Amino acid sequence: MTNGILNSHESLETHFASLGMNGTKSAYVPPHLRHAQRAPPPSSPNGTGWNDPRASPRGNFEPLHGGHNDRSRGGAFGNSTFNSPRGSNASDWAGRPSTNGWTPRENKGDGQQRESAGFGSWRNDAHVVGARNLRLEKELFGDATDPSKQHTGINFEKYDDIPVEATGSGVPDPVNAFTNPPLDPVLLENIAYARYTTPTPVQKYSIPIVAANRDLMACAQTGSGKTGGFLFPILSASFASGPRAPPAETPQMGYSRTRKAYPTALILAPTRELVSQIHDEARKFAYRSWVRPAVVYGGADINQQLRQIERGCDLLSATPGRLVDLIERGRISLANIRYLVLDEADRMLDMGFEPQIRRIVQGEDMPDVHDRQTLMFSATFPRDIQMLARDFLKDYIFLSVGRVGSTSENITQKIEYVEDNDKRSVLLDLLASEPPGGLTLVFVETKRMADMLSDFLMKNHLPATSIHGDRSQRERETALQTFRTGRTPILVATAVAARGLDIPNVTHVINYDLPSDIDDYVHRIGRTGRAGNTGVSTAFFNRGNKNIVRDLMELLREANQEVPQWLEAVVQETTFGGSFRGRGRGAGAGGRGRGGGNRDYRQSSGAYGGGGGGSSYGGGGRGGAGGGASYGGPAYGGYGGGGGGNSYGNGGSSWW
DNA sequence: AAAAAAG
Repeated sequence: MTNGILNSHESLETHFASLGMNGTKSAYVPPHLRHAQRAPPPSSPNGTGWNDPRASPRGNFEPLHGGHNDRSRGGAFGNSTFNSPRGSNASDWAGRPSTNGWTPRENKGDGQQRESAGFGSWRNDAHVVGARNLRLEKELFGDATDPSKQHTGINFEKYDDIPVEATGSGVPDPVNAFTNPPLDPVLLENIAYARYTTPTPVQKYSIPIVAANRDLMACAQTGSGKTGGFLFPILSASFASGPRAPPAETPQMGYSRTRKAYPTALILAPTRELVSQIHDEARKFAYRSWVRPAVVYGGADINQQLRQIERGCDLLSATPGRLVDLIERGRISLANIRYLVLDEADRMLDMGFEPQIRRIVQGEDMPDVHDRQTLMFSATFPRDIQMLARDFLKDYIFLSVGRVGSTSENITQKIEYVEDNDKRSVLLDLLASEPPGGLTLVFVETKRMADMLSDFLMKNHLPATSIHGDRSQRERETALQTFRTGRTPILVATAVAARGLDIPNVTHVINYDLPSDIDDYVHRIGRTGRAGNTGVSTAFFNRGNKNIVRDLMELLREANQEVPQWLEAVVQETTFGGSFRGRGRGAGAGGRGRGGGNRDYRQSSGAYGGGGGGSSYGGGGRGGAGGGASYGGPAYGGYGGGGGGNSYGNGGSSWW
């Protein structure tokens, strides 16, 4: 394999790819893997060559996906890595002839120390912290003025007012700051580089809980720092304890030409973009440590991912399908897993994903629930999914920040009555009155609608793009990137963008189509109002959305939002079989048990069955029915808003 | 009924 030629060819293709000029044939190389492979210097000291990214010339193009491209894997070379040997016997399992590129990497002489700066190792039972690498630092953390890496907003301190409840046996006390005990000093430095100053509530609790080797089910509002909530304690413990030698099982020296990766932490999430985002965070906080983060997901070149894994795979972020693929190919083993994280856990355990998760967690070689720590995070956690989650947890602590499934009060929620036929023009009005500088995320229900609507907006000379599951991965990531950078400040999206994505400066979320599940609504609007920033959401509501109206109403009240009077009328009619035709959902129906009941189900007086919580609403409005007429009116002007009377206590449920 | 996730 003559690297020079191949690699220059590859980089050229990658170049075109990034410019969107490529033919249809080449496999898509995700931004964080571009540059990972470059021609080595002619005199490659270890002779491995092909996977040696040193001297990767930063190239002559500015990658389209600026914040994402990952040259780190590159630097990983020439330094110790890949489950670095714990003792002298390490080469028994780590050693491979240098010709195949699998030599356990050691710190090399002065010459290469520079290129490998930014990456640490584990040698002789000690953490060898890598030297600083200013170029990499800038890539990972941006500089203080970079708005695309901005974080905490003006309301950040208000998080302290949000009620937190931790239930379960032996809950450790929360920490109140990022400090050395309990966090590893290297992690503290990285947290400082990222300019995080104070832990969010979920982090204050999750850090000691994970440090106490406990399982965790954490529910925290969107934008309240859940990713740090699991990355901080996992990385901190990993830094201190060092890698773990893989099981002796594999005599794979002879025939199995390839090597298996044995990650010690596995993070699963429901969309590719979210997994990619988590990986980017992991790279920040693993900086200068021995831990090599890796990421795998579908739609991208698998060979590229394989090579990346071979360079180090200690903390793996993955979507389920691609992970299973790699397990089947014998390239990844879960036998070494110490930490299993399900992000957006309720989604990961719902009907669509649950079989895959079950297979990964119970059907492969992952350690038993007692021999690993399992952490689940989401902003929503329906009771039935909590029940299901028990299969994967042991004696866990349930942590809730704010009311489970509720929304941040940093988000101002508006509901407009808009008939389907009027949606387009109302949207244009809305977009026209948008203050400049912000990003607007428009959610629709179907992929087809996403295409149609973004075409419509572009024809109207609005800078829009779209993201959904029928677009190629390249298109998806390009759309996200041009949205992030403000080049296309309008993004039309399906549910693929509903969860987890942290896009600074999204000032407005529009539910052009409302979802039928209130939890989906919660996640969607949670793309704004993050980390103490404020945001606005607008939903287009009409008679097609009656299935969500009760839950929506309840949610608005919980979040102290204004409830339009016409909406209350709709609730009345759906509840009592009025003219808002269609079957109303009976009180407490669906077994979803939202409302007051959606906390740690173990606390709710044993009532497994009935939709417990349903009680809290209903009471509110009977008297206030008032002008039920208005909502039927054309367009959205008619409902004469206000209706301010939303003072029904409700909020008073004891644990809020 | 739709979306997501392997190809």
